[in-house]
Amino acid sequence: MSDDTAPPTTTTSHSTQPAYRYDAPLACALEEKWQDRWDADGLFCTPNPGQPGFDRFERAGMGKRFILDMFPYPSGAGLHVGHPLGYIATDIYSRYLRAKGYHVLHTMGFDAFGLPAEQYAVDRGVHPRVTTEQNVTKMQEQLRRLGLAHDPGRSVHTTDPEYYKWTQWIFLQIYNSWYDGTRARPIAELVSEYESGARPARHDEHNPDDTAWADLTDDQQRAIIDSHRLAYLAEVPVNWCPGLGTVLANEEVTAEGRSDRGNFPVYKRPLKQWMMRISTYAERLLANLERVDWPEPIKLMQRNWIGRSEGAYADFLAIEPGAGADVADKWYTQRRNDGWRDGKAPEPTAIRVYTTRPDTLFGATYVVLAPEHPLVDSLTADAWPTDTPDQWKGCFPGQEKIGDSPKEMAAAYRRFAESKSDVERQVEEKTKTGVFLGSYAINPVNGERLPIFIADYVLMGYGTGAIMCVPGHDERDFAFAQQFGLPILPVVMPDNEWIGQHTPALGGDIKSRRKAIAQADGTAYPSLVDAAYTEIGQAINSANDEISLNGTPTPEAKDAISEWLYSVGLGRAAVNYKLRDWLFSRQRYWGEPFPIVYDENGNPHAVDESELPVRLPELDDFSPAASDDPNAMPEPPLARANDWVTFERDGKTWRRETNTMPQWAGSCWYYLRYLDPENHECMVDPTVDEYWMKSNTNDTAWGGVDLYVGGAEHAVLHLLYARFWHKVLFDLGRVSTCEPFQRLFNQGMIQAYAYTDARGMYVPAEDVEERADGTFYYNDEPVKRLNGKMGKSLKNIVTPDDIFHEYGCDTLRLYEMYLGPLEQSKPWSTRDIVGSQRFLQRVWRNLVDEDTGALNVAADDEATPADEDLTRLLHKTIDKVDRDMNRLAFNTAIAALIEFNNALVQRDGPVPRDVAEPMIIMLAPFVPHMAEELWEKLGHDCSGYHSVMYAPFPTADPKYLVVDEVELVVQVLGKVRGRVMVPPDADEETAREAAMSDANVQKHLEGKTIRKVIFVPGRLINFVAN
RNA sequence: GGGCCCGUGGCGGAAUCGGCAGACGCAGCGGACUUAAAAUCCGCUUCCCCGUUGCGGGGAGUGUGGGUUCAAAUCCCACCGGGCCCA
Repeated sequence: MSDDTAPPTTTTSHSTQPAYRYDAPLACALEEKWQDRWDADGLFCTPNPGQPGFDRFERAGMGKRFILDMFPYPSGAGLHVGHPLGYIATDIYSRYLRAKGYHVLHTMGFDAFGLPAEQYAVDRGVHPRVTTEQNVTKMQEQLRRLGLAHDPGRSVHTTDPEYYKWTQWIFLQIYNSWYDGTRARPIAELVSEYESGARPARHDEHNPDDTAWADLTDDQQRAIIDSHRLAYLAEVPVNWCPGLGTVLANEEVTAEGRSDRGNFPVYKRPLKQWMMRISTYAERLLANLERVDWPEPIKLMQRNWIGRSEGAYADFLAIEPGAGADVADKWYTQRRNDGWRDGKAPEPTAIRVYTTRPDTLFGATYVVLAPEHPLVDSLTADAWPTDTPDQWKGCFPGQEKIGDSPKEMAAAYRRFAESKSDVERQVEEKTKTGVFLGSYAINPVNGERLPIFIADYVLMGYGTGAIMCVPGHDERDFAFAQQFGLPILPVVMPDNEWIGQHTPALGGDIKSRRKAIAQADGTAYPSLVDAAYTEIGQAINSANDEISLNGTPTPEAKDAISEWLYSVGLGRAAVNYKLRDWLFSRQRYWGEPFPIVYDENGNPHAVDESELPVRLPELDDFSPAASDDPNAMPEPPLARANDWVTFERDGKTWRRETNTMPQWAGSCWYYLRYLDPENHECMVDPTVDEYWMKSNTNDTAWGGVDLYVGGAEHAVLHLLYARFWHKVLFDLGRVSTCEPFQRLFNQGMIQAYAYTDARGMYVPAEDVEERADGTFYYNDEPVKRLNGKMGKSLKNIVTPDDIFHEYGCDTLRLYEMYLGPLEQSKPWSTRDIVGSQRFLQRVWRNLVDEDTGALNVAADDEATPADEDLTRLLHKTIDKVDRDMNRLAFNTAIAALIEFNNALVQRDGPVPRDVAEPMIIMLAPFVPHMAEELWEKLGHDCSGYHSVMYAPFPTADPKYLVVDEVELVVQVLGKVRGRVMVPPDADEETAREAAMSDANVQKHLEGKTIRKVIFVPGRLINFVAN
């Protein structure tokens, strides 16, 4: 292609149109020209420290910036115009930073493992690798056509064995680590601590007899070590989805107890699964949020997800059926002597509960275990005590008869609870369900005998799987107690307003009601109130022989009772987190295989690093074993790859792990591989990691990606998992920063208008016409306009390909940024794009003769010199654009450029070069192709680093920013009554005189006395007069 | 049910620190150019009222109702509507 853009050859209907008008054919022609040239020149390649060309970028001395987009998942449907919003924004910002002299890393890879790719492949009977590659190729083409300045050499695909080799390697790092209370360390250090005796093997639930390390069997030692690993196998109740043939993470299950993807039913099922001990990092994940520059709502969501709470553990002694009468006294005495069993599970007969309200312990009237709780079997009596009310014997849908035996009903209840998801179980239901086990537990603070129930509103995975129930002060406990006719005892005095609203049965004034509440016992209180009082207050009815909380405010009462519990060995203050360990296995084909093999005894072993990657085997039938049968057992597809699964070595038979990793695995660390994608020796070279990740401004471990742009839908999962992996890698010395993403920005969604007809059906949005009166019609039928997501079901998709063809990609880039603030959701409107195109046409026409294609810019000495006003406006624009770019306010930066260009339109004659050049450089981040073309027309050699992309961004000269006069707003009593021109630094006296000289101001001040004058220098003067 | 965010012309939005509400764009209206149209260029465009038809003046107005302040789109309280997250 020649350097001069050929006039568009396409004949359009407008035959009189000038040959060099900036229309779609011309824009497309020069966009393709420059995309090819940039590729050929390797313009977007970003050298690492030590690589050829690196020094060139360091010359400016501005340092580096790492600008990152969230990892895209290439779907079969291709992109619509909403998808590239964030990519365009990061591209504009990256190009701007380059022009400012920074060395910028900006690239794009693909997250291609996972359920959608697999299901797409299953639906069409094609291997997921084939469909994945097609999708990636298509997406790459669409992205290239946007002119994004991505370093092509740094692109990674999660499905590439050279990539997932390192995903597996990171898994091994995590598997071979343990958390010592403050940080992750190699597991070998734990082994040597045990061997040397530096760490006693006692106080471990896998060593109940407190045997010395050396005397433990190999299997016992292994069990203890494995129980400390950050990646571990555990039998856990999981969300089993037979319809998809896989287990799902809690996050992948909807509130209706169905799969997020596919909407199949999900069942609870205990299964041996790989887990990640993310819960040990809860405190650090929480605390370090203070140090990152993220949107506050996202931080809040992470805080809520981590769910830190302060409370206490307390042990309730369970009286097993047939236990002697003195068992409680003995237990008390022993606990007093032994003290709290720190770091060790309670005796098999003790129920440990966690509560955030230990101050209400005296109000506990029953205890509830999760149906899966390990003590349920031993605590289930053969027969109910004689006085057991009928409703205690089983209150749940599906029980056929009341009360044969606790054992029978408990088993039936467990089956019922299994059929519900965690989410369903937590949904507030009108009718509480549960079964009394026929046994009792001793309240540690007062020795009361409390009945033990199982109920599904208690979850095994949260806290300890058992709760003490204080129906007077917890809503769910209150509802349960009412349902089952259990006593309710007030132990916190409600405030007066609450008493006024919730004690309808009590007559009289507040004072007498308070008295009635204070005197009520567990049997009388339920009839006095209609709700639980869950706020704080002063404790009542809370005393034993040793401690009284009565009259103590809740916070102090919590501390006091926790201390007392600890002093008698029955409990202690504790911090708990909602964050649970991360279920890391999936029964799927299209994912990373685990680098784990099992020996003949079924013990897991790490694959040696030298044998990585463990390649995904080829399979003919890769579909999951989906089934409608809820009792079908999970069978991963990889189990069918017989040749791959089992192998012989050293005369022994080994079996490979047949689960695969979840989709989050590959996206947890891709940004690290961008740094050093070709490195075969390590995940990322430490020098390279330090260069790109460490903060320029200090030398601490703070830093991370300088800007991370993506949707808010990843607020918790991806961002939490990635932070967790990064912290483990940091602890192990593999990366230099403790947080991965320093600044996070959530772009809004591009929505689109959708239209429904009279029946409420969606009609194709592109065929809807708007009539003059603002109503909308489809096939002459009136339709209703709605605002929704862009998607197939709403029939309102607009693809970038269509827009390229109609306007070119520079117009699309500009329009998407001009639409509104980046962080806000805003509706796409194809009708409005023409405004962005007209702007570019005017820019072009200002600088290029539309008929000849000749430059209409003159050298400074030949042209009418830029007059004072134009120069001032230019520098004002530079200042505005520069500030807006830094805060990603592209919409207002563009508005400033439009205003500046409009000023040029009104000028006659050629544009002075010293005005044209800064304007083109400012436009270049937004419309790189047009800017490069104009740059070339101005006589610049645009090859390689001479590209306009590297032309230094103009700086605003302060001398043009100061003005001789400013308009001062004059107010009388806060209303604008005039405007006067004053010097910008005018003092109050000067301003006052000027203001008083205005006729209209005088009129409004007439006959009034000025009481006060408010003067804001350079802006406003306000006379307060009456 | 709880938490968070957002409500500004016909439409998308601007107002960056409490100080001129409506930048910029779309749509609309008028004019110039043209045989005509398109394109382009110029002008108008929150609503209401008064005098005039060059323009000047007044009032109301940023979801609703209160409050703080010399001054509120902006801060506080309550409510209504929309969105997101958690349940």
